[in-house]
Amino acid sequence: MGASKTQLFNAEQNEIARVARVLAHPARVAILQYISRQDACICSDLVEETGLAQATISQHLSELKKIGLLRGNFQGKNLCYCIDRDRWEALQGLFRAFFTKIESQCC
Amino acid sequence: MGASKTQLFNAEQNEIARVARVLAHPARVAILQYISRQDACICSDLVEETGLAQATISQHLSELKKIGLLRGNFQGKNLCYCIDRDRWEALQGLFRAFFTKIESQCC
DNA sequence: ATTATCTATCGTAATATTGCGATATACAAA
DNA sequence: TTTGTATATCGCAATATTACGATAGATAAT
Repeated sequence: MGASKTQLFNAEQNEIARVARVLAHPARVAILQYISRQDACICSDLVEETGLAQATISQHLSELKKIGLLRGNFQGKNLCYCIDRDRWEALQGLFRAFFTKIESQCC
Repeated sequence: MGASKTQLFNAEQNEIARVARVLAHPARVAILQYISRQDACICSDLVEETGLAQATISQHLSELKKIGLLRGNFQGKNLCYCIDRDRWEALQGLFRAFFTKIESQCC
């Protein structure tokens, strides 16, 4: 089929999977790390930094935006992205809870 | 192209992405949670539990095995899976470090 | 040995992801 | 207004993922 049968799983399971999917590409991991180091970034920086094409970087940024991880602010003529702290902490909490719950009951 | 350009990224970035990819499906999240609750599981339990076909569950279990998360032991006539605690803690540490590092420098 | 039961693998179809060139859009500077 | 620069989106091709039926392999019970 190719499409995940999300209706078989609960909201938490789908949410974890949805977030993990966004982190499931090294370019997006690298983008988050770069933004964190720079405290903000523009798309053209990432093109140089990663070696991917501008269209590709834009697509990856779009994935990060879709789950609310990035806020884009205008700064001069460039869009300037930074990480949404609240959202980031929420996602972190989601994963931490998942990890902890499993670990505490693991064989 | 369709294939990730992993050579553009460092080992940590690729490893995080590799693990996240395994968590990026609600069935695999559910499987980990179920094993944790039961302290072990057999494939046929998961077929009932999730509503996915046996072949599909077997494939998901295989993904989890591939990153070393599952140990399968024979127990009577059934294979019995449980989570590899060391590996699980290592993965948890990988994510915890990633999350913490980014949060501490976020704008 | 035969049967029943459980899991892995094969083959295949449907869909999703990744990547990039080309192009459209938006803004700033000249 | 025109030009330059930066980002988003479209269209396409290559590859990966998801799902399942069919089947093979492996073990336990009869």
